[in-house]
Amino acid sequence: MAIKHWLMKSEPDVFSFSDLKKKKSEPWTGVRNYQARNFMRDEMKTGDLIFFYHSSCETPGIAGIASVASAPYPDPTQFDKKSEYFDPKATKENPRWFLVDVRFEKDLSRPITLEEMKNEKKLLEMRLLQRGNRLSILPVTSEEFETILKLI
DNA sequence: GCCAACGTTGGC
DNA sequence: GCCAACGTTGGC
Repeated sequence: MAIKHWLMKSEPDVFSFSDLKKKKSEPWTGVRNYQARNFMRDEMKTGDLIFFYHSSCETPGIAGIASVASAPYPDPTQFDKKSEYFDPKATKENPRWFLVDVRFEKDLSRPITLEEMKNEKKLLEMRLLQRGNRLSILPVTSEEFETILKLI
């Protein structure tokens, strides 16, 4: 089975790609959207490659490459009453939210901006660029992945 | 099950 | 800060 490719958004003010590089690996806590959860729980495999995307910042775009570093497991923050991600409806017997660990993979020679991707005709169909898209985790096709790397 | 109200995301 | 898009909630 070939590896899949993903794009995961993060606000760099909260957790940036350089934060990931420092920490090497990070549990992707706090996803509270069912589609995004399902990608992590049902479709991600260890070794899948990830575009680490910076959103809600001065220059939105891809900051670097990461990878899926664990099998899915319950997001511990859903059980933590002190966490902003606490979910009173989740139980340990029946967890509602799952996550994977995300690992630093490699730097890019420079970030790839959202604007550049919008300007590439081959990426017209990319989910990231469709209007109204707000999902924080998105699948990326192998073709899109290669096309984006060639923008540098 | 419908749908209005509300909250969040994220580019600009 | 604005606002379009869209997900969730809750009354009925």
